[in-house]
Amino acid sequence: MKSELYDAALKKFGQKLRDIRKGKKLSQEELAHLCQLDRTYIGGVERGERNISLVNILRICKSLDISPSMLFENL
Amino acid sequence: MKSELYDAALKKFGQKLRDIRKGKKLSQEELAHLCQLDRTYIGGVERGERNISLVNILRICKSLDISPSMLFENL
DNA sequence: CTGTGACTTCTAGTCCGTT
DNA sequence: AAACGGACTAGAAGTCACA
Repeated sequence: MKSELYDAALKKFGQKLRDIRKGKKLSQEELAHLCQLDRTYIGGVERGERNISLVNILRICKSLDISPSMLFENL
Repeated sequence: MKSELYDAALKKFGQKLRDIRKGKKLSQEELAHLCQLDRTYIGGVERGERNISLVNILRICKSLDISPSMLFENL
C-alpha cells in the first residue's frame, strides 16, 4: 500500500541518504557493494522511487556507519 | 534479502513500537485502524516477524504522532 | 485483545544491459 | 559515475479463520 502521500517523504529520505553517502566519498556502486545490495537499487532508493524495507535500511546504515535515525531527520 | 543477522533488530524495533503504542494507551486494533493497516499485520511487526517497509513505518509513526527516529533508538 | 499459520497479490530487490 | 529500462525471483503487503 504505497500511497502517493508518502512520495515526498521517500524523496527526502533518498536525498538524505545520498547526501550522507557523498559525505563519505562513496559511489553508489561502492555503497552497494558494502551492503550487498544492487547498485541500481541504491540509485532507485536515492531517487525516492523505491519503498525500501527495514532490514535494508539497517544494512545501509551499518555500511555507512551511521545511526538509522540520521536518515529520518526532518522527515 | 532478509538475513537472520537482522532478526534481533526487527524484534527490538517491534518491541519499541509496542512500548510506544502501549504508552499511548492504544490496542493493536486501534492503532491498526488509525493507520489503516490490518490488526494482525501490526501484531506481526511488533513481534519482529515482518520486515516492514519505509512507507508503512511512516504511516505508523504518523498515527502514533512520533518521529520515526524514536523507533530506531538503540537499534 | 492478541497470536498464529496459511494464503494470494503485488512490489521489493536482482541482474542483464544502454545511455 | 549515475540514470534508466526490461525481465525476472524473492519476499513484503494485505487478509482471514481460528485459537
